[in-house]
Amino acid sequence: MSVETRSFVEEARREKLRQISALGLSPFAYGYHRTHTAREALAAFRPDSSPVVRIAGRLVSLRGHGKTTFAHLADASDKIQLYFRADEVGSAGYELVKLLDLGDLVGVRGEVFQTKTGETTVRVREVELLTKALRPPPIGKEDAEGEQHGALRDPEQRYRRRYADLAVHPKVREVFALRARVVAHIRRFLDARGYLEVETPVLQPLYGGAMARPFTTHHHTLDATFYLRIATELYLKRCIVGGMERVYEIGKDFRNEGIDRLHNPEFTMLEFYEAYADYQDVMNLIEEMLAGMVHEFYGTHAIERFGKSFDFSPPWRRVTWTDLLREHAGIELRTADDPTLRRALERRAVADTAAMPRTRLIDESFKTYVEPNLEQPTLVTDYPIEISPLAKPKRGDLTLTERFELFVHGRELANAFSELNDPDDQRRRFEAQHAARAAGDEEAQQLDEDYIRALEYGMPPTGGLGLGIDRLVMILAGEPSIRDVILFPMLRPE
RNA sequence: GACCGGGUAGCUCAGCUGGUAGAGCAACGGACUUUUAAUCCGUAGGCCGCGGGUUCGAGACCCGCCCCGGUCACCA
Repeated sequence: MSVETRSFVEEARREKLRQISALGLSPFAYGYHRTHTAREALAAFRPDSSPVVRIAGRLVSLRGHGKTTFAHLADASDKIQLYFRADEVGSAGYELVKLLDLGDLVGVRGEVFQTKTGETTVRVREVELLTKALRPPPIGKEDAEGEQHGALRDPEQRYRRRYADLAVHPKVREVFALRARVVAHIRRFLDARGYLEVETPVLQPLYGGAMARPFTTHHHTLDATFYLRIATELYLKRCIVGGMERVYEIGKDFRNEGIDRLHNPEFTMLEFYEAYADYQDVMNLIEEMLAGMVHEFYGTHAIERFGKSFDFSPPWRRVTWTDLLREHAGIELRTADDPTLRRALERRAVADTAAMPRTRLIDESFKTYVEPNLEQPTLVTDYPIEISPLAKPKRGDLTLTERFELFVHGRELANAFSELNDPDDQRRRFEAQHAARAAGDEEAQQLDEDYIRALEYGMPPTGGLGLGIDRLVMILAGEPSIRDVILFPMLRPE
């Protein structure tokens, strides 16, 4: 908002800013030495003593009563009531109190006591303005039931002004604290098993490791086109070739696709690779990792989310892709021809099937008929080879691959396989992708000669997995939209 | 990209069949030394998303556009 359109509310705050400056006080302090957080101050109360605390935070409520004022101060830990008396903070101090607004950041010193209604409160002896808030926080009033009235609710404003959303909604901050715990847990889990965390390029001359359209950019000095990575896969496997036997990366991938409540163009992916492991080993590992996480966080394997119960107790259901397609769609992959698949898709109102190559028909059939049914943690195994260009053929059935995906709540959370390490086979798979690309599949993978060269040096048998962190957090947090687990989701520029 | 819903005061929202733009909270002034959605009295605050049209008259109706949300499509 420009200066010209500054609202009267903001003008009032700027006027107070001038008055505070006129009192010789700085409206923007350099620091404050706290002795307690709000939570610690609340816990410090004793009926028989009045511990003195210094706390700092944002004013989230303000009730003036003439020569007394009540307020609530919120910091990252909690919120606590403040009680100002003109005769206790001094006339100069109370002048300042009268110029405080909702949203201002203050530091106070005082003793912890309880009011006659029993609320633990800081009886303020000294107050300092730490930062004047020149805009009103979009804060609501909380009634006795904890219900917010008038709080910022417009989703667009919540995402665009996440700082304001976070400032007034502790529950939003909790989601991101959970997200941090998820990532920390993953690191601990993998580190403890001898995995090495690595960082691979975000800017890549070729993109690969997944099916997606990339973001394209340009490096001036090299005068070369680069792509923002769509996956870390091919670089992590180069690390495996180089003898780093267990590696992982947690980082952003970028896919130039639509935005909806399950997709953000940049999102966070965990990928890990382990030499001498196959996809069965990886299944066991991811099961242990996530079941352990859920149990550590919630003390149980079964959690209630979205009005349903999700049970992460191992072992999870393991079922083959073809069995599921037969079970839910009545389709026998081996014998179903393309027209059969098209008819099946059209029955579910899937459009443009005429333009779909067989790989897409296969993929679509599964997505349409099977995926929505996979509520409980399910490991879907043995994907058709046509849609799995980086996975090893399945032992005993070369039409399938040793690949699995983890589904929870009807959504894919992870994708993993026994990694294809035969360079000649890999070249043929890339060439098939290349043909699909020529036939108009914009998401087909590019042929990466250097990756094949790496495989020619010899990649040990390897199991690897990719896990969508955002989607995992959505399930754990019970959030229906990916935007609610990403601090600053992509929006159209203002 | 398609369809549906939405955009009105700082925030949350109402606004009928087209007839002077509203409420609560927040703000400003006043009263109030244990309040807690504080209370009481008073005041101010609007490009009704943008542009065009219909009409004596449009926040409302029509057309176009912008933005957001939801659903679907693509994708993870």
